[in-house]
Amino acid sequence: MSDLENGTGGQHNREQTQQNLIEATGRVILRNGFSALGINSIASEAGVSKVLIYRYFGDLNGLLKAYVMSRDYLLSQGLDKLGNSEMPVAQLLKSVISEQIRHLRSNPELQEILRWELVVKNEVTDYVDQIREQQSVAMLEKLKKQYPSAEFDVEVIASLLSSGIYYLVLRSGTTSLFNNINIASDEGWSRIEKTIDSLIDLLLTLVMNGNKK
Amino acid sequence: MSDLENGTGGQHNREQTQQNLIEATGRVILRNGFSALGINSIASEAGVSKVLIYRYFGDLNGLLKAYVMSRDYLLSQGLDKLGNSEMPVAQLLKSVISEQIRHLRSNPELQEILRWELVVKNEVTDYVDQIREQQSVAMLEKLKKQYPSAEFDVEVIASLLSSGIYYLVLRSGTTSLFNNINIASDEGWSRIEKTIDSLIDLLLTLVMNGNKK
DNA sequence: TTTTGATGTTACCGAATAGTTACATACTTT
DNA sequence: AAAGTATGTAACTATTCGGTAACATCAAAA
Repeated sequence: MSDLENGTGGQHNREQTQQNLIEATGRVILRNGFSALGINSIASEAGVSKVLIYRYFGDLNGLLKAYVMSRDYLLSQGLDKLGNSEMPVAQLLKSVISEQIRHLRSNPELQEILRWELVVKNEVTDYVDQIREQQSVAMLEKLKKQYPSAEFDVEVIASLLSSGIYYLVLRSGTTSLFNNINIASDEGWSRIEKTIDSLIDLLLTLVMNGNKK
Repeated sequence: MSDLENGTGGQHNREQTQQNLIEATGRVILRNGFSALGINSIASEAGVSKVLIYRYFGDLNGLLKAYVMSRDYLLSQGLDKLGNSEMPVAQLLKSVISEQIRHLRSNPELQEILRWELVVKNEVTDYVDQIREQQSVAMLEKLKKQYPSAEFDVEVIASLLSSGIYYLVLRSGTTSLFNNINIASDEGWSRIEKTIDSLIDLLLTLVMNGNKK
């Protein structure tokens, strides 16, 4: 009665059905975004009765909660690296940024979640919010402790960079040109990365000099 | 038969009804965003039959097109300033950025349009796209000509700044904290502005030195 | 005055929505 | 084997959606 001792496989398997619904949710989101998301579309995508959504998840929000929690999209992007690594700071920061770009660009479902967060506020988006806020703030704290700067507002600079990346990636879903930059191609993004790298170098040397004085 | 020689005022006035529908569209967008936008909601908001939307605008897209074209939200934000002004460049760029922030933050309808552009691609969003792309590219061209930099990719830096501002403003609609920055308050935004200002100063001095050498 | 065309509303259609009730099937326990 | 329980589906309600057809009202032209 407890967990996995059900051997039928096909039907009459609650866990499997739940998983099926969660993954169907992902597919519908991937196909149409959150706007066209609904009980009916998910149930039909899963090939299952929508009653089961209500029975197992309470309502659509419950299912979305389970869906979001089943994905670890925005977890541990180089958080552990920082502070434990042997790399020089500049290189470390660059790799964190580069990884963030790669991660976001290669995860369309995450992109849809971010779009959703821009439009809707509810308990599910609040949950996602909270996780990312925790993680990025923790990372920034480490950075600030190791490389304090009196002249530059590290939090704001990091936020502007992250936000810029966010927006450009999300925007690349509906257009390919932003200020003549091809945000839909790898070339465009390596151009962006390169520029961010030089910015990091520049700022970092300033911080170093400022600290030495 | 031509234009405005209709004196009844109340009913049976096509132009007035059209304007009524366009402004009702704005109110519905302001209230619920583009997701909840529909023929029925707009017609009911305007207090008018939805048949008139089809008759006068063809379909919802036609009405949205008329709505978007009736707003000049993203026009002439300091485009003319650049190149004609007597201000020093640094100050000029700062004022352009500052104006962009103020403009976007104080126009919730524009924010909704930007959210819409992130989610939907159609002829209307393409139209908005095209306008902004034209304007910002023209502005960047002027800037590049007057202050060419071999070491920095001006377009990318400007795009990252704009995009960052975009994202943070849009994000402030559903949350108030981003990396511990209060993006819902004037204080948070003056903090952001101040940081951008120092960035501009820094980059500009580098460009100057690079050019003198 | 009568006719014509534009402006407007009401009422309807089929499809899709969220949510519920009633019933069927299959497995577990007694 | 029988009873009970968990898993599943089909069918139904009520509402809302976009879209259309039929009808009413008003103003200007013949």
